[in-house]
Amino acid sequence: MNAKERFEKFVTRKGLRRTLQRERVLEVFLATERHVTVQELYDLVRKKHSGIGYATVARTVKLMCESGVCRQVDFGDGSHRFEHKHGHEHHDHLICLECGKFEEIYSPELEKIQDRLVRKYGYIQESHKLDVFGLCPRCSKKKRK
Amino acid sequence: MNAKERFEKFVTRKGLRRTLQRERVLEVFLATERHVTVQELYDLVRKKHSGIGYATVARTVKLMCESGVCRQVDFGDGSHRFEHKHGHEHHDHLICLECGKFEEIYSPELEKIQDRLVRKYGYIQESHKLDVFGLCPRCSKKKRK
DNA sequence: TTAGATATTGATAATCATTATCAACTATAA
DNA sequence: TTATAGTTGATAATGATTATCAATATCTAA
Ligand SMILES: [Mn+2]
Ligand SMILES: [Mn+2]
Ligand SMILES: [Zn+2]
Ligand SMILES: [Zn+2]
Repeated sequence: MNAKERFEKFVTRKGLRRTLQRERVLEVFLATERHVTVQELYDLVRKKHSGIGYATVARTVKLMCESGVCRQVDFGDGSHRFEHKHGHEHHDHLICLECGKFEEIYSPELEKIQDRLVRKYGYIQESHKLDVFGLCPRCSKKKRK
Repeated sequence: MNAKERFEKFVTRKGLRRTLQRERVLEVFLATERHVTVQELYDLVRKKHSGIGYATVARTVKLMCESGVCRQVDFGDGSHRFEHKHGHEHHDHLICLECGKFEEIYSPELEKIQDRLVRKYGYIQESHKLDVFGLCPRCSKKKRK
């Protein structure tokens, strides 16, 4: 099952309707590898399909998140961004405070310890979000000068 | 050095001025142990000092964060909350998706592995934020029924 | 202690993102 | 095909944050 199928299935299962607008928003979202805001996605959508409204894009982003195709990432600068989730391994983020660049990081060991910790508190983990802020190699070199 | 001294020192060092309003906002913030929004802090402040404006509270919160007295916590529900930082050990959060309750968690082991991971990418860590979402013991029991 | 330079304040307006509204339209099942 | 109910796009409403500005307070240097 690819992301498109997953979304369609979700929409149907929820008793919602498959529309051309939703399909187009999804396609444009899947076609970019950036972490986009709603406004940025709206701008991308408008380049190809000028009739689609902002509200529809925002509503579709919400659906894409619920369906598991998409997830929200916030890097602490106040803007809400969205990235692909379906077909992508879980990962956390390492963000440079100086230039804004980021890395997608992952460590099974880290995840394992997290799980243990959560279980110790009697919680059942649904998801988690780890953002590390600091300086990237390039910016830390610059700073040391 | 306590939180108050730290804040005053920060204000002075920055060439800013010590004012009664800033002192009062800080005092009210330090007197609560909750994770408050700006609006909630404003409401608390107004109970004691009716003349202080919303803008002043918001501006002071920003300064408190810069000074290290306070830090922002976002639990993914869109609201920005603030908690004590000075004199408090670093901790992460474990949030119940059902009832909104949360735990403050900490694991030296987890932190150590995080550090190693960050260094592997050549980054210098400044801070990090880990939020785990799931079900608290009570809510997971309810769900199983 | 005083005076002047400059930061601060509180009220309000502006801004920005998100959400609600609603009439026209359309997907879906019968 | 038709009836039902979800969807759309434009726009208004909302809510949070930030900018503006004249009055006021702080701080420093004389
Ligand atoms: Mn990512
Ligand atoms: Mn906390
Ligand atoms: Zn950098
Ligand atoms: Zn709970």
